[in-house]
Order: sequence, then C-alpha cells, then structure tokens
Amino acid sequence: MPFFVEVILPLSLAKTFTYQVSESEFDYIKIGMRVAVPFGTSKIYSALVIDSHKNKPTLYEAKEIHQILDEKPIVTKTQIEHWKWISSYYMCAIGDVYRGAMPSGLLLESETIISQKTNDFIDQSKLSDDEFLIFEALQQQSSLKIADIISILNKKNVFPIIQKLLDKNIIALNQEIQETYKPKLVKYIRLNSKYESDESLSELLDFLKGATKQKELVLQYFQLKAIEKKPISAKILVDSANSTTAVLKALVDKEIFESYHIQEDRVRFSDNFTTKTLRLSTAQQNALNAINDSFLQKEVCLLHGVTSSGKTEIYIKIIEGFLEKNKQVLYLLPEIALTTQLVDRLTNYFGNKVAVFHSKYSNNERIEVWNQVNTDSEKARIIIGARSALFLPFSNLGCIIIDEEHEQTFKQVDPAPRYHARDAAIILANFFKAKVVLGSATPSLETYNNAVSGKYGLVSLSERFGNVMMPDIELVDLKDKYFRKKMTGHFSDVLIEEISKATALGEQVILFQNRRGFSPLLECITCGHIPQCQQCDVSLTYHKHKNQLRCHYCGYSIAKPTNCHSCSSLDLTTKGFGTEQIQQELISLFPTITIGRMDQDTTRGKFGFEKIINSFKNREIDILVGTQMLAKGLDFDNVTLVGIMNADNLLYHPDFRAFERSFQMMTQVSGRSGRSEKRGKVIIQTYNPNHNTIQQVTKNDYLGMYEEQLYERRNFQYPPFYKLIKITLKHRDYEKLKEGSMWLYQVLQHHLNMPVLGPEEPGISRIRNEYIRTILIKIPTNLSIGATKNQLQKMLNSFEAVPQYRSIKTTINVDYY
DNA sequence: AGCACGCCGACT
DNA sequence: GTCGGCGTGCTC
Repeated sequence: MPFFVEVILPLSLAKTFTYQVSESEFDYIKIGMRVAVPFGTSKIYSALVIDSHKNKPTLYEAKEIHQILDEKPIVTKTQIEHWKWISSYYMCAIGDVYRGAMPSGLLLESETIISQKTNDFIDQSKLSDDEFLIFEALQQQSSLKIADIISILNKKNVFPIIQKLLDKNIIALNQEIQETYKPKLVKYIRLNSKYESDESLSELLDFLKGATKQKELVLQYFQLKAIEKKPISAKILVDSANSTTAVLKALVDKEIFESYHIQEDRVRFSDNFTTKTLRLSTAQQNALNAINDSFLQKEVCLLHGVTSSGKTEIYIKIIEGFLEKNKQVLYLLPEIALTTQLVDRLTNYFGNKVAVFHSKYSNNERIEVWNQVNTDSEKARIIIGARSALFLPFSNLGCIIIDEEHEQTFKQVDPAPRYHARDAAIILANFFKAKVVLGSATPSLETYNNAVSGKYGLVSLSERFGNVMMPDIELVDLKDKYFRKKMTGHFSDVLIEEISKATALGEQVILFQNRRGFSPLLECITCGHIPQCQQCDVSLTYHKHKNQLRCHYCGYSIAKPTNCHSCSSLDLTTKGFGTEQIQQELISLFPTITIGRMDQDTTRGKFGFEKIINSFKNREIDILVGTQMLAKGLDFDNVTLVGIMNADNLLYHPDFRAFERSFQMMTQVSGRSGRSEKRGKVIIQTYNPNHNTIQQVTKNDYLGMYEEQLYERRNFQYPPFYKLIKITLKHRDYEKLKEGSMWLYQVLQHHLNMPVLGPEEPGISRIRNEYIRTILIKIPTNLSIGATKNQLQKMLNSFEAVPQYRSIKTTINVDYY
C-alpha cells in the first residue's frame, strides 16, 4: 500500500502538494517536520509536512520525497493553524506564510553542484575557451556551484556551456540541499591526566624550563583553575596569560594540554542578575490589579498610560505572574532598535530566561532561539522581538504583550504575508487561551474603539511615574512669526531662546522634523492653507510634471491654483524641509554646541541607531535632530526641551490617518521631555495653532482626538467602521494597465455592494519600469468580510482568466494601513 | 516563484 | 538557416 504526505512549499503557491513516502518513512514522519522534495524539473525545496495519509492522487503520479530533514517536528500544529488563518484573512498563499514565518536558515533551497565525471583522457583541444576554464577549475576543486561558474566566466547565462560540457560527458550535475545551521563550538583546555599528581607536575615545570612562554601559560592555567573551578576556554586562557594560540598549540602538540569542544548558545546574557524587588507606585499597582481583573472576563486588555507612566514595570509584574504558572511570554516591540533597552531591564529582573528574536539577528542565532522556544526551554520563557517573533513555535504561551500598540510598523507591507502583528497576535493568543496586553500612550483608534465598546478591557494610567509633571506645551504661530520677521531659517525666536536656555544649563534638546516633510504639498506662505480633497478628507499633493494637485485616494485632481483658495494670496510654495537642513541651520545658530542627527541616513548599519542613542544618553550630544524614530519609547532623563519644527507637515498628509498619527507622533515626541523632576517644555511651531489636533496635543486630550476622529472615520467611511482592502496592479505597459485596472474596477464596482474607489494612479506611479494603479475596497463592518473576500477572490480569478490582462500583476493588502 | 516550452525578430 | 527574446502554463 502506498503512503503519502501533504506538504507546504516555500513558494507563493496556494496549494499543498502530495508526495509518496515509504512505510517506514510514513511511520517516522510527524506533522511539522521538514522533508526535502524535488519540485519541477530541477529544484529541491524544504517542504513542511502538514498531513500524512494513504489516498493515492488520481490525477497525477506523486513523486517521492528526497529525504526527511528533522528528527522531531520544528513547527507545531498550532502554528500551522495560525498560518492558515493568516493566509485566509490576509488573502495570500500558505507558502508565503511558511516562507515568511521560518528563519531563512531553516528554509533550504537546493544548489546545483557541478563535478567532474570521469578521469578518462579528455582532449582539451576540443574544448572552447569557456569550457576549458571550467574544466581547469574542476582540476583544482572537486565541485563548483553555479555562482562559482558565473564568476569564473564572468557571464550571466552559463547554462549553455554547462549543457555542452554535459553533452561531452565531462561533468555531472547534482542537487544538494545544505543544512546551513552550525552549532557554535567553544574550545576548552584541560591538563593531560598524566600530569595530575604533584611529582609529575614538578617534572613538567622542569621540562618546560627552557620554554618560558609555555611555562607561563601552564602557570596561568593553574591560577585560573584555582579561581574559577569551571572549565577553562582556550580563548580565556590565552587572553588572560597574554599569550598566543601558537604557544597553546605547542603545548597541545606536546600532549601536556588537551583540547575539547562544548556546544554553546550564541546568544547569552550574563546570569549574575541582582534579584531586584520591584516596587510599583499606587497608580501602577492599581493598573496592574485592574488588568488582572479584566483578564477574568476578557482576553485582551488595553493599557492606556500616558508617556513616562511606567508601563514597563507593570508589564514586568504581569510577566512574572505568567512565569510563575510556567508559561511562555511574548513581548512585541515595533522597532528592533528598542530591544536593547528592554532586554537590559528584563534580564536585570528575570536573568537568563529572556531571549531575543528579530531579523537583524544572524541565521544561526535565530535558529537557536527557534529551537529553544520549540523545546520550551528555560532560557526562552520571555521572548522579546519585532513582529516576526510572532511566528516562533510556542507550545505553552500564556501572554502576549504588545508595546506601542499604535505603531504602524506592526503591519508588514511587503512581501506577503501582509499581516498586522497586533491582530495576528490576538488570533494566536486565542489558540492558547492566552492573554494579550496592548500598551500605548496613544492607542490606535481601532484598539481604543474596541476597548470602549467593551470587546477589550481598558485600564488607564493618567499620571506619570514619580509624580513627574506632564510637559508644558507652547505653541508658536509661524504665520505671525514670519510676518513679524522673527524667524531665523526654520527657527522662531522662542525656540532659539529656549534652546539657548536649556543648553546653558547643560540640559539636552530634541528637535523633531518629520522626514515626510519632503512630500510635496502646496502651501500658502501667508495663511498656511493647504488644499484638501473634497471627498476624502486628505491633503492634495502637488504633481510637478502635470502641474496639478491630486488626491491619492480617489484620484480627484485640480489644476495647480495660482492663488490661495482661502486668502487669495499669490505667495504659494511647495513645502518640505528635512532634518539635514535643520542640522545645518543649528550649526550656524549654535556653533559651539554638539549636534547629532538621527534619521534613516544616519542610522544605517547594525548598530547605527544604538550608537547615536548611546552618545546622546552619555551627553556627548547636546541637541538631537531626528525623524519619527524619536517618537518611539526612548528614555532620556536629561532632556528638558523638545521642539517640533513644523507640525503642519505631519497634519497635512494624504492619509486618512494623518490626524491620528500627528496626534500620536507629537504626543510621543513631547513625552521625551522632562522625564525626571524638572518639568519639561515642548515647543510646537505651526501655521495652525488653532487646529483641533494641535489643541488636543496641547491639552493632552486623547479622548477629544479619539471622538473627533471617530466621527470623521464614520463620515468618510474608514476603519474601524469599514475594513480596507487595497489591490495594487502593476504592468510595464501603461495602456494595458489602465484598461485592465478599469476592467477590474468595473467588475468589483458592479458586483460588490460597497464603496470601491479607483483605479487610482499613486504618487509614485512607476517603479522599476512598472506602472502602478490601485483600487480601494471599503467593506462595511456589518457585512461579512469572509464572504466579500471570497467574492473578491473569484473576481480576481476571472480577471486573471482574461488573456490580455493575465500579465498584470496584482497584490492584495488586507487592512491596508 | 522558477523553469520549460513555444512562437517571432536579428544575426552567422 | 539558428540564437535568443519573453509570453504561457505547470509544478505533486
């Protein structure tokens, strides 16, 4: 009787595939193990087994698997269920989820290995130059990879030459699947047992009389041995004796020392932690109790605590509670750069139970954390990570903490799966009956709405830790300042004065300039008016090449006005200025002060971000100019002044979330100010000091912002009242794309009983020679989302069945942010 | 996603 | 007459 397994391939394919296995393989294979399988003519992939059965496929002959790659499952059944949810909810292939979820080191792809076939005489004169080069290379190394051949020949297409060599029977091809993970082995040194007695020891030292360096090393070994009583690693021995590996090797060769290896974890934190008792303030304790109470009835609880209210301490106490129940805890952060700060705090309290997982870790490091979580190891009870940590093989998850819940970086944009880590985490928690804490000083509207409606618990913390006062926010009216010539570049007199005062006292300053200030908006210099879209409640963007203003959402456009629609002034300008310019101006204003800049240009590289943060923390930098990165939960205790250079750049953004985000950004940046006794100051420069959102920031009025924006969202048909699905179409041929997207739009528009917008030409309408169009579908929450997605999928399928349009690539973004 | 198959233009 | 361009369709 034949035996079969169903597998997922790490490709963007929606189907699972069936392979044949032997009976003994069938008995051995468990769901969640990887198998290497041949796929297509020449590829081997590491597929994941999600089922095994005895039903012979009727329509095709199943191929046999190549080999089994695991001894035990490395993916849990819960994970597979979770992946299925993601693939269905976010409308992507299950293979995409598999590929996105696994550390790349566990997703092996075959590589073609070229080796020499015979040792028979080969008539080299019959080889072409290229063929000879390969032949010659094979004399030196027994095997070559395709990439090697490409570099040897310095050609892109090497397959014809390989084919010729194959025909001439000179080479053979093999597919090899390589395990890339290598355990880290540390070399240790011990004394050969024959020198253990005292008399042989003095003999030894006598023997080494002439070799001073070697004798020193042996003596150092005894010293270390006396203090440490632990195995001594080769590195420590050599370093502490100030010796060299050559000396050590000589001793090993003489059989005085022996070397041996121990496998070690790559990622370790010191285990000498001080068990600090953590005392919560009354407010914190109350919040903690309230969260625990809410967990009795609800799965998810929102902790809405103002900036600097000490949310982390509350998280620590919650984690402690779940650790006592022997549960795993997942702690998600929006930004990798924030992990370092948090890891320090958590290891201080919990010691070596903390593991970190994110994409900047090396392959080997990620696989180790994966394995530790898979075995529910003591070393990985608390996992800190960015959104991808969600995919670890938890078996015993008790709680997920999502800090800075409102951050949009939790939503993956590209590639598929385009999931939102917060929403996917809540689903994951459901599988485990685990609890979720969402934390933020400025919750997303969706989350706050869920909390207010009673779906989630809601706990508020409205005072800052240690009775630190909320910063004093002062508005500067740019219109007035420009009019009265009180501006120096982009700095108002007030801001300059406050900067001088703070720096004179040795205090630090943060200046915030939104990077996106570069997006071209038409702004009136006289009154600050920026033209808005009539239908979408967003700013119009200026398109230079067409000389018009456009809305990115509905495609509405007008010719570029010659005078301001609000005050009729002729002084219109396309606005946008960046951090670099601010830095330049600062240098000329304050030549003696050290100025740092933090944006995407300066934080490149693995530790770029940390380097800037640390030098600011160490007070090597007096003024830090930066972009939104500054808004993300960083603690600086010496900052007393925060300046927001131009709030209007934030506000007038072609995005329905612009006001919500502006509020979040300004509130978060303001929160960096005055984190110790002295009350912090915030200066917001704006053309619109009376704008509702700015007023709400000034008064720290989250609720006011929430209610106003909720009203707008209802009016303009946006989340949380409507679910958004964005379809992106791409093609090299402009006309074909235009026709195709219109075809799809009309079909959707005709069959879906809901708003369908587009097909819109986005601001960046061509990327890598491909034109882009987008269609936005708004699903009212009272309609079935699942049914709509099914309908949508059917229409996309029929779109792909139209011969002219099938070459148009479509991507679907569910819950488009 | 990759890779083979198949049908039309620019070279030996 | 062939090499090679990319449109089309399939992969268990």
